[in-house]
Parts: sequence; C-alpha cells; structure tokens
Amino acid sequence: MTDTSGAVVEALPDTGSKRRQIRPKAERRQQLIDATIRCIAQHGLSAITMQMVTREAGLSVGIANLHFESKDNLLKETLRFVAEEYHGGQIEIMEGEEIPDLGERLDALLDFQLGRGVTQRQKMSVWFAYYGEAGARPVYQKIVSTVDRLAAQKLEALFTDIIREGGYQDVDARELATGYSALIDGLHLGLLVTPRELSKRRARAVARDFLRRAFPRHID
Amino acid sequence: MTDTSGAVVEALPDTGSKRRQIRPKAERRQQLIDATIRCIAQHGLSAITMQMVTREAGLSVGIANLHFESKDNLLKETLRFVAEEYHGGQIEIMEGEEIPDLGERLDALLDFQLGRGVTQRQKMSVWFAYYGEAGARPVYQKIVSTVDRLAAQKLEALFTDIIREGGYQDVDARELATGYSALIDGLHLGLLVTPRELSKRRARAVARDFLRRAFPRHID
DNA sequence: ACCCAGAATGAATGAATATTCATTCTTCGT
DNA sequence: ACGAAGAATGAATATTCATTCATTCTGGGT
Repeated sequence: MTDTSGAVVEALPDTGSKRRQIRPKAERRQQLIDATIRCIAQHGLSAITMQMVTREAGLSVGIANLHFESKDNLLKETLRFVAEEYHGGQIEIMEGEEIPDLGERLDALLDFQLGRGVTQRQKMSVWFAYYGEAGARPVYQKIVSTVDRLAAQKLEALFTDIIREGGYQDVDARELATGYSALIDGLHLGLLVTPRELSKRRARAVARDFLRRAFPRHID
Repeated sequence: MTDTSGAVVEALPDTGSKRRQIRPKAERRQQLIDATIRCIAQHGLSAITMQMVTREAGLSVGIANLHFESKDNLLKETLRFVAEEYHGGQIEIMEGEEIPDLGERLDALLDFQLGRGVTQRQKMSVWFAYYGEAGARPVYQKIVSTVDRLAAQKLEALFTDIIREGGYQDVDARELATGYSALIDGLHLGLLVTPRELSKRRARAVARDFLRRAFPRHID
C-alpha cells in the first residue's frame, strides 16, 4: 500500500529553490498518480487538467507525457492503482492466516472496508468518478472487473468456510457474497453523496447487521 | 414519466428537409434533456459536448444556450430530471394505496428498482456519472440528497408498517431502510460495471433474499 | 394577406487544453 | 574531473469547445 497523501514537495517559501531534481521513473510515476488522485477528488474527473495534475505534483507540464504517454494513459494507470490498492487490502485480510478465527476475520474485513483508509472522500471520489465513466469506457470496465472477480472469489470462499463452521442452513455463499459486496458499495456511495444522512458509524452498524442476520453465531 | 428513448427526428434521407420547426420552449427543453441522457450514456459525462448533444437532438448548436443558459445548467437540469423520475417512481409505489397488501407493495418496489425501466444501461450510466462528480460539485450533491431524503423517509415508513403488521422483533426500520437502499445502489453498480458477473435475475434474487431475511412472513 | 414576436440557426470568437520538442540540467560511472 | 545518458523543463502549436449574436424563418393573430 503506497502512500497517497503526500503534499507538494517544493512548498517552501519562494526562495528560488527550483533546483531540478532527478528521480527514477518509478518514483515520478507514483508521484503523478498520487497527484491525480488528489485532483480527481477535488475537481472531478471531467474537470481534470494536465496542468492541474503536474502543478499539484510540483513538476512541469511536460513530465506527464514523458512518463505516461498521454492523459488517457495516466488516468487509466491511476484507476488501476486505486483498484489494486483496495482489492489488495481486502484479499490480504481474507486469505491471510494471521487471523485464524473466522468471525474476527470477517470483522477485520468490515473494518477495512468501512474504516479510515478507504472511506476518505479522496478515495471514494476516485472510485465513483471512474464508475461513472465505466459505462462509456470499456477499458475502465475491464480493469475494475478483473480485480473485482478475484476479490469476489475470496469472499465467497470465506463465506463458505463460515457457513460450514457455523452449520448455517438456508444460506448460499455466492448469493450472500454478492449481496454483501453490493451493500458495501452502496454504503460507500451514501457516505460520498449524502454524508449528512449517513455517518460512518451508522454505515458500519448497517453492514454488521447484514452479517449478523446471516451468521448470528459469528458476529457480536 | 416522460419518454426518454426518442430517436433523432430529422433522420430522413438528405432531402434538404431542413425545414425549421418552431416548438414551445418546454418541449425543446425536454428534447435536449433526452439527448443529453443518451450522450452521457454513450460517451460519458467527461466527453460530452454541446455539439454532440444538439446534433443528437437534431437541432442547431445555438439552441442549447437559448433554452438553458449554459452547458453547466443543461447538465444540472438533466440530473434533476433523472433523479426526480427515479425517486418519483419509487414514491408513487410506496405511498400509493393502489396496492393494499404490504408484501405485494414491497415486491412492486423491488420490481421497479431492478426492473426494465431503471436498469437500462442508459439510465444507470447517467446515475453514476453524476455520482462520480458529486464529490467535487456540491450542486449535484444537493439535487440528489434532496430527492433521496424523501424516498428514504417513505421507505422507512413502509418498513415500519411491515414490522408492526408482522410483529417482527429485533428489526430497526431506519437501519434496515438504509441497508436496503445501499444494497439496491450497489446492485445497480454491479449491473453497470460487471454485467458479466451479475445478471438482472441474480440481482433480484439477492435483493429478495435481503428482504426475506428481515420480513420472512411477507416475502415468498 | 400581412405582420411581428420570438424561436431557431450557425459562422465567428476567444479561451482553454493536450501534446511536442529543442534546450537545459543532474548524476553517475570512469 | 569529465562526459554522456537520460531526466526535466516550459514556450510554442494546433486543436477543440462553449458561447455569442446578427440574421433568418415561422406561425398565430388581426
């Protein structure tokens, strides 16, 4: 999980501290992706500009086309990064043997999905900005569905284990996993669009409730 | 519920059938909003152009600024239209006394929310396009939350009635309503972004399952 | 038959923006 | 110390787009 919150580096007083820094390609790429995320959150995907992004990164305009071929590509790579960060975090929890107790693991997953890191406006804005364009841009659809599929499989596997361990009847792991994922997405949307109506605390309670109904002996 | 699917009117052969038609303001406005919806679905909110929209509507470029003051305003009014159409449909079902049986009313609601009319790519694309920008544009946030709040209240009221009628214990109407709304939103997102993984049939099954768990004596 | 209010047009304008590339600057290996 | 590889810059270019407005057209009222 790479840091995404960094501020502009060259923010010192206007001492002509414009000394040109040379850094490896990978580092600059990340720096630009981070700046892109901040810009999308603040201005929206449709208002974003190369000048805006490079300025936010504290670099010159030409550099974006040096490390990414085009604006399109920068946006694509930014989506890929965000998608992998989120899904990577989930998968780590789900398949990690660090938490042997299945109920606790479920709790950890929920905390991650509705916790500080993920529910920042910044991150959620980016998510939905891309979802909004996905209908018109197959590339975005593909990136998201690729990582999504894997996470869905892991979740289904976890649910299957829990169902076996708890001896729950009338519960279909696949269907429940679909429902839970949709619920989490919907809660993110609520947190983004109507934060007044839906607090993070209540979002967590709602998700917990969903899980408790299905797995009463594992939650609470 | 106004028709949104109309095709370009002047689609006849290139007989110079460019005879200028004069129509009342309200009609032209709707015509432009409909064209905007189609364009957003096809090209995305960030790629949309005034030329694109007016061309799709079969009108000249100047007309958009005649009936709406600006592009911004056209987009705002389009969101307002879509939001009111969706929420109006829900509210009609929820408060309508046409369906006295509460279980059936719940079914009707679900059918509307995941049925043909609402789950067209066209409509869902528009939804999420605006959600994506909502983080950066308070105007959009306001439009959505205004109609959202009313629908949420009606849903909570319906759930309250059902809980009373069924004598369900351990069910909080408000919390459940939040969860159900989020679930529906999440399912719409799934239908839009990963249609391969989530069919409409399965989306409906998942939503039904959620309701059945809470209100077993009213569903199925 | 005629008029005119206001609806519709689309060429012109000016502002914004992605992308290029000639030039300048750093750093590292020798 | 030095040279070269390549990282970084930003002024210039070409394109695209929202908005304007002088002009044309329509249809209902008289």
